[in-house]
Amino acid sequence: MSIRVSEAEKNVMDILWQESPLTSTEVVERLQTQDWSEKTVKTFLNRLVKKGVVTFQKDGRRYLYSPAIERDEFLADESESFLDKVFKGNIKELLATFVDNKQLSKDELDYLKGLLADKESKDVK
Amino acid sequence: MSIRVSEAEKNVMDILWQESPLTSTEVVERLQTQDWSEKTVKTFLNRLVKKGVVTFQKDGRRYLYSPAIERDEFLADESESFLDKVFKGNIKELLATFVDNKQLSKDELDYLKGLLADKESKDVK
DNA sequence: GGTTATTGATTACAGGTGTAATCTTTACTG
DNA sequence: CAGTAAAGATTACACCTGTAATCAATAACC
Repeated sequence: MSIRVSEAEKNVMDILWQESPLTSTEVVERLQTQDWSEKTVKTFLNRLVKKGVVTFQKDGRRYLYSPAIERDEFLADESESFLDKVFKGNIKELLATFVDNKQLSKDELDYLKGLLADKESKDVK
Repeated sequence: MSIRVSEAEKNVMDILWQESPLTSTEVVERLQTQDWSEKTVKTFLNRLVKKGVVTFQKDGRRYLYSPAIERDEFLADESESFLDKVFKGNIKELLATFVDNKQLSKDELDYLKGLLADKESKDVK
């Protein structure tokens, strides 16, 4: 039962993961790039609260919003579900698609090799 | 402008990518696992045709359906858009999530290392 | 050739999403 | 203290999606 956060709502989550708590006005400010009306952003905050993935504390007449779920956990969830839905769980194919299709820079390649080396030294299995 | 295929519709595409052309009845048969009514599957075929990702030739009163897009192209598209939407384009973070979070088997690890080695020998850049 | 069974087309309908506008409450301002 | 402005709550509305049922056309059977 993966967490249900829509595309547009994800942008709001990203803001809150960067910094929190924030008032709705502050969230709106940090979302200038998307050109959403302030009303739209407020709708998203509302929906996110209802979905239980954002919380708030009252501060007078306004709310201070914070994420109620961990970014890492969320990414892991989304990744898992993407793998299942698009690649039917075939992680080799997924990795091949990303490694082949994206022009990986030398930096990124090295990083990935680092990940693997790391993994190998830890997993004795 | 990524290709717009919904979750449920993807299952139909997968069938057609495995084998085509197929009649609607054959598609329904191959989707036993999902327990969808035959009507539902037909709706999906219809929508996919309207979306331009499936085509058909008439064969008497019935249609023979085939995919109108390549699976590889589709996967690349979906992957790109997943990377952007969920990881905001940060491929290192994406790879780290998959490599860390999934228990990669020795086989899968080796495969990935192979991919990288391959990549390295080709990309002289 | 008329009836039937099947296939595709059209219609249905609730819940989610993008995108707001309007309503209501309440903290501040004069 | 009355009025206003700002914040959150409620309502709106069209399009997409999941999930079918019904309608219409036509190939096949008797």
